[in-house]
Amino acid sequence: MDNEDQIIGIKDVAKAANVALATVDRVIHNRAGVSIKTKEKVLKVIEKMGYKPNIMASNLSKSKKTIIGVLIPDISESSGYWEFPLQGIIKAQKELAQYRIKIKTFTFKQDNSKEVRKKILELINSDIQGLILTSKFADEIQILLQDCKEKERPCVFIDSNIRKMDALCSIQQPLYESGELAAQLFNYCFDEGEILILHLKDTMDTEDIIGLKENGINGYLQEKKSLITTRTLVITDFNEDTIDTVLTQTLKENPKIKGVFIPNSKVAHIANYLEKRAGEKIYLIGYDFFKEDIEYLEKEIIDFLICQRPEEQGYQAVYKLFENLILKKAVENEIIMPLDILTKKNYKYY
Amino acid sequence: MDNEDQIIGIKDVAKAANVALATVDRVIHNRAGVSIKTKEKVLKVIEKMGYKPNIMASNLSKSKKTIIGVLIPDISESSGYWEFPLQGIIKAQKELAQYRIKIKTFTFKQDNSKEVRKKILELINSDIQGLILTSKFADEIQILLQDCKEKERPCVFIDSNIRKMDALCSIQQPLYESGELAAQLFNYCFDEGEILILHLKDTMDTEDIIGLKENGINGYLQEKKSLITTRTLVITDFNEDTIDTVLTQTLKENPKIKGVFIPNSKVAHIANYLEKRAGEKIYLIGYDFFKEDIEYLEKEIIDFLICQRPEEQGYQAVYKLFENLILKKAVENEIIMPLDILTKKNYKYY
DNA sequence: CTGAAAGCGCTTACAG
DNA sequence: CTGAAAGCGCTTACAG
Repeated sequence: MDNEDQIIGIKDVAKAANVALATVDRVIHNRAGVSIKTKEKVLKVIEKMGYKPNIMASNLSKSKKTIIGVLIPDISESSGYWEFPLQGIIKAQKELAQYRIKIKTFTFKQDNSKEVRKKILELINSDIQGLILTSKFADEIQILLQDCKEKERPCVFIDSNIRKMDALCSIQQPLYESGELAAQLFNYCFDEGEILILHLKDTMDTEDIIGLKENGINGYLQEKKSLITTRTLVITDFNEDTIDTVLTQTLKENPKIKGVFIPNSKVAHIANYLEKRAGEKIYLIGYDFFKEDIEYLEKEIIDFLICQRPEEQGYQAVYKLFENLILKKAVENEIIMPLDILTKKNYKYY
Repeated sequence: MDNEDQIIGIKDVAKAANVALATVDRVIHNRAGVSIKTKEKVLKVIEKMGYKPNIMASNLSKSKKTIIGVLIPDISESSGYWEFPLQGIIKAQKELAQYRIKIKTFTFKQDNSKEVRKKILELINSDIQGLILTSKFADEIQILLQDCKEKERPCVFIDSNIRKMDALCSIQQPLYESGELAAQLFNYCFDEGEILILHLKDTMDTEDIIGLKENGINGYLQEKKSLITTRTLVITDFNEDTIDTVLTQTLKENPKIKGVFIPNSKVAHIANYLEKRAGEKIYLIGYDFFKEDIEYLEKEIIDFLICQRPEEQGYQAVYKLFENLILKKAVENEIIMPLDILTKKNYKYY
């Protein structure tokens, strides 16, 4: 099957089909200006000879570079979460520099929807060939998606929670399942008692995300017929004082609480509180891995972190666009990220 | 700093240094036949102009392919473990087919050291430019390493437990730390009792590997001043009957046993036993992820699996050789694999 | 020790 | 609609 050394090129195809190189090139790239007859003839020869284009030669001779747009929140926001996908994007870009891939980043403040719209307009009018973005602004982003569709600019979603039909690829996080996982881990730590699902509001979190995780927790507990119950608490204004007051009260009124679940990356705030608090051990599970969490992992105040390889999401996104735009490969429509579990004893290797 | 569009090539360097293209090429590749004076002049220009070779052009014009040798056990052995690194190797090879990378696989039966030596000889006399191997046959492999050193064939170790000085790169698994991690997980499941460290002997496991994991467990328990103790049991001939007899007796004599730790990938054998056994829940932690484990993860008979991304190890190994041999990049001397934790609730996304 | 020229497998104007 | 030719940035004989 693998015809070994005999690498056959466009020249061989041209000779066999009795046409010029340029014609074969036109057929390969589906460019206009070839008669149906010729096209079919060439395609048949390509098929028969098993011709595979040589990307290196292709890229070497092609003049223009490929520009990928990136639309994400400022890295200074959301505890700096977006720094990681961006790092992954940059890493991939460096690896692919040979292929003349450029990244154009468009960032915005999350609570500033005027700015979001401005950046979207900039993107529409820019010379990008592909786009990486996050799925969290359902409304504003429709125009952009529509525009990309018309211009045939492939889009890749990262940090996505639903499968986008028009996207080239959605890099997804299984939210419900991450809730199940958290519940399973709590269930290893205690047999009965209560899990406090504590929502420290961040502009980026939609109710969807929290809700799915919460459902996952309850789903697991039901499935296991566990004696553990859950209770949800939302804190909007989460400075240290508020947390102190609200949590002290909640824990006092509900002595059955043995675990706290933070469905976003704000877990360090709560760890800070729990550390100072006297009393029985309370198990703590959160999301995402930040420097400020290390101290609490070490002390086992944070017991588990559930992570979704944010860096790899950015990295993969660039590669998927690269495969589509440059290698002209088929790309899977959705990539589901693993649910990584981090503890004191394995975070160092993450 | 990034001189943008102005990509400067060998031609620009040649012109600036007032020499021919071929001379610049000779300098770049450190080939013989250039006077020191010319060489220095060219190097200076390269430095000043910030010349970066274009790998695509380089590869396109170079005629020969790069052959990478792989020395690993038969994939039919060790519960099929080696299938995974091999898959990773093949995946990388396919991705890099454009760079004319070929893989030559040399496999052997693990208990057949005559065959190992034969394959080593074959490797030495082969036309490989680089080598991927595993570090588990310290003795036989010395000759091979020495030979590779002399011929300047870079070696990458996978599934490695020590850092090899002469290797291009060792892809390592933190063994001690994985033991610590297992202990931490057990400690979440129960506060006191005994962990049975059960060693089902496999030809590949050296005492080192098991010992380090065991030390990790004990290290964690001491550090935590835990009330949990450990007990070690070795079963050499592990057919179903032996396991049944030995384990039934051991568990009867040691009713404090609440957890079983399997330091290799044989955990399904024990899960099979524990499933049929009546009595209190016994927590079970093992290594590596195989199809036969799924059933037991689902039933939570196996509680946690510690995995080391075997596929990625093979994949990375090829990429490191690729970077070294073809891209002429510097390669990190050691890569430490993460300790992934798998449970019923996240294995599907692995 | 040094250089001129052909060629790697494509793409891209340009001419017909 | 089709083709001949130059060029992408290197490497590789070959000649001197």
